[in-house]
Amino acid sequence: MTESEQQAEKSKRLPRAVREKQILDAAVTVFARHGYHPASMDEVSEVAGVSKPMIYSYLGSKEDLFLQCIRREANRLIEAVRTGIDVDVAADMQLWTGLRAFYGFVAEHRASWTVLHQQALAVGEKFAAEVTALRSHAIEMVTKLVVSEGSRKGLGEQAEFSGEGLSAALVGAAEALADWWLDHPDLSPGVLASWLMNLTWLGFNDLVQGQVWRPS
Amino acid sequence: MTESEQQAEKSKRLPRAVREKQILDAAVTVFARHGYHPASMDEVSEVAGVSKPMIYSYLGSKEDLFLQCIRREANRLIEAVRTGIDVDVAADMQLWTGLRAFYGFVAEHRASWTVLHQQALAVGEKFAAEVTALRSHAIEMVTKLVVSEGSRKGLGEQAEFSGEGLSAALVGAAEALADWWLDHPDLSPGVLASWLMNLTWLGFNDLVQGQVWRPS
DNA sequence: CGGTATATATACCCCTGAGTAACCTGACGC
DNA sequence: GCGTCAGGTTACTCAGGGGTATATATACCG
Repeated sequence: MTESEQQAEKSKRLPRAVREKQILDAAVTVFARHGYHPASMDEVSEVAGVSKPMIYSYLGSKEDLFLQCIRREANRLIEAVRTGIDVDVAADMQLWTGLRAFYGFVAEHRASWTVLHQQALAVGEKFAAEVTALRSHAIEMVTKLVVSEGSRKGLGEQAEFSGEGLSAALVGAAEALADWWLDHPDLSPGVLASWLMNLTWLGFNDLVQGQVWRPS
Repeated sequence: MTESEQQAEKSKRLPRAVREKQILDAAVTVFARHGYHPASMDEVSEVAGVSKPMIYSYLGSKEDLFLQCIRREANRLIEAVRTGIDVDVAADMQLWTGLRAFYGFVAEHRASWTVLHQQALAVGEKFAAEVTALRSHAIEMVTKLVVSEGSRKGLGEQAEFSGEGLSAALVGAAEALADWWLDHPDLSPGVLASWLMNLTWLGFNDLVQGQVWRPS
C-alpha cells in the first residue's frame, strides 16, 4: 500500500475541494454509464465514496450536479483543443492539429465525451444549451478558418453564406466519427483525423482520383 | 362540422389498428418533446385521446412502446431515402438524391427525427442498438457507393480500408447538419444537401479554389 | 481541555409515475 | 332477447429515488 493510499484511507476528513472533485468524477462516470435519469444519487455517492447529503451540501441538486459535470468537461475539452492548435500555421494544418487534439481528448476521457455528446443533449433545454454553446464555439472556430481561407482566395460572399453550414457539417462529422470510434477502438486518433482531413479538405472526388492529403 | 368529424366524435369505439396508430403518433410526439424518461404514460394517453390501460393492452410496457416508435420511424426514414435514390445514375447523383430525400423526411417529420437521433441513443443499449443499425445501414449504402467508385478508378485496397470511416463521417455530417437545421429553419433541404455535396464531394480545398459541385 | 464549526453518516419522508384490477358498454351472432 | 367478446374507463397499488432532519465525530482555536 502506497503512502498516498494510506493517507486516503486514514484521514477521512478531507477538504471540500477534494470531495467536490471526487463527487464530480463519480458523477461523470455514473451519468456516462446510465444516462441522467436512470442514474441515482445513491450510486453517485457510492462511487464517490461519500454519503448522499454531502453531495447536496456541496454541489446542490441532481440538476445542479449534472450541469456542473457538463460545464467542467466542456471546459476541459475546449482547453485541450485550444492548446492543441498552433495558430501560426496554414489553415489545413490548424484543422489537422485541432482534430488530433480533439480525438486525443476523447480517447483519454471517454466518459466525459459520452456525457457531453450523448446524454446532455437528450435531457432538457437547459443542458442542451450548454452543449450547443460548446458546439457553436467549435463551429465558429472552423468557420473563421474557412472564411478567412476562402476570402484570401477572393471568395468573399460565397464563403460567408455557406461557411457556417459547412463548418457545422465538419464538426458534426468529427463528432460522429468519435462515436463510431467506440465501436472500432483499434484505430489511432491520427487515423481518424486524417480521414476527416481527406474527406473534408479534399473531398470524395479528389480521393477517388487518387489524391491524398497529408500534413506538410 | 364535417361528416368525418362527426364520425370521429360520435363513434368512440374504433378498431384496434386505428388506436394503435393514434397511440404511436402521440408517443412519438411526447417522447420528442420530453425525452424517454421524463415522458409519462399519462401524457401519452392524454395526447392520444385514449386511457392508459389501452396502451398497455395494445402496445405493452413503456419500453415496448418506445421500441415500436423507434422501429416505425426508422423504417419510415429508410423507406423515404430508399425510394428517393435512383440507382441507375452516377455515384455523386445518387448521393445527392439520397441526401435530398433525407432532409425532406426530416423536414416533414421533425419529431420522428428528434426521437431517433437525440433520444434513442441516450436511453439504453437496447434502443441505441436500433439506431445504430439504422445508421450502419446508411453507412453501408454510402460505403458501397464510395468503394465501387474508388475501385472503378483503380484504388482497391485504399478505398476498402478507409471507405467505411469516410462514410461514417459523411453520415454523421448529414445528421449533424439536420440538427443544426433546427436552429436555422429558413433553408431548403436542397441547400443543405448541396452544402454536404460540396464539402464531402469536392472538399474545402476545391471550394476555396472556387470550384462548386452542382447536379448534372 | 472545553467549545465551536465543519465534515460526515443514518434514517427517514413523500411524490411521481409505471403498471393493474375491477368494472362498464355497445355490437354482433344465434 | 341474451351471452360473450372486443373496446374502453376509473381508480387504485407500489417501488424507486430525490431530497432532508437529525445525529455524530474530528479538527482546530483559545
